[in-house]
Amino acid sequence: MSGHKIHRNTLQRTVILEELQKLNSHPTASELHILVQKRLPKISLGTVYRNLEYLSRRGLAQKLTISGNETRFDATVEHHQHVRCVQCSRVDDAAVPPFALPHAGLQDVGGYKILGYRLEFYGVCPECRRTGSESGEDSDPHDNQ
Amino acid sequence: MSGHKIHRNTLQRTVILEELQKLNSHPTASELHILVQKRLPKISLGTVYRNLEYLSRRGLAQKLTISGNETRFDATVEHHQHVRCVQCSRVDDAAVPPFALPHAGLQDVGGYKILGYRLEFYGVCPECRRTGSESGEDSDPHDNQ
DNA sequence: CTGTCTGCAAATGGTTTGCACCATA
DNA sequence: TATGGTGCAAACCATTTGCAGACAG
Repeated sequence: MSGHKIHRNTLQRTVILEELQKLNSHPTASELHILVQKRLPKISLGTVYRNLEYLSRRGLAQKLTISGNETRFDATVEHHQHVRCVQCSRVDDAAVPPFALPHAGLQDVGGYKILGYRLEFYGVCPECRRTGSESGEDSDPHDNQ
Repeated sequence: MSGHKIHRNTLQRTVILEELQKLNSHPTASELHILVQKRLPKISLGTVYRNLEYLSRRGLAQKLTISGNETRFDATVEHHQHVRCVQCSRVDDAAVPPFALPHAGLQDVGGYKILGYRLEFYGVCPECRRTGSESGEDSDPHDNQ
């Protein structure tokens, strides 16, 4: 409990943040890696992961961990919502008017100290609606995601 | 697009669902595997995965895919909310009074056809509040989860 | 019998980590 | 120059999959 670590501004770190800020597409680490490689051809995927981790700890980025397989990242730190396409997995910001959460009951849900919440919508994106390809692999049309 | 598959009721499938229904702890596949093994010692983890997948497709179980690493499963199919402990990752049901989502704007968020939403709370569970162990690895107390 | 399901083990795929070298402060 | 950061590759770990034998219908 003595000294604070010194944090260095490396080129990689800067470029990663810059590229993330340019995007509003909530890239996965590896998508971002590909983008960043255009400016820093030798950068490794590991470095991208380490820096995204670093940036979220610093509050400069946000890990989405939206339902799905890969974690997605977002440079917009303010609290906002997302929509995920159940077919192609893309994630967009949800321009949903902020609505009042019942902060009354919120302070103590089942004994938990509530720190926040995340609201995720899921549905079918414009793209996939057009090329409406149904999965239809089974008799039951449930999705249950 | 001709015939429906025949679905068989195997002992494994039955036991997996039964055990899942007994629980309200949102087990991961491997947690459930361990439980089921007490009744079916030879069952494999792969079978548990395959059946959980099957059961969610049939609407008998629900994949939570709550933020975190592992997918968690729930036999309660009705729409309800969850709280996740940011420290120990356990997941509980959130006994939050249902509140009205702005269904007005909901039908078309950014061109998406909205199928539903998921609301997740995060916080610190009673257990972890007591044994309040702070992470404190950095100067910045952000969590950003 | 037929075709689905299981157990097993190997393969995936996203993410993390150990290590030696590099570069920021 | 000290030490945090990087590149590389191997390690991890949850989940998926191929295959041969088992079993429900």
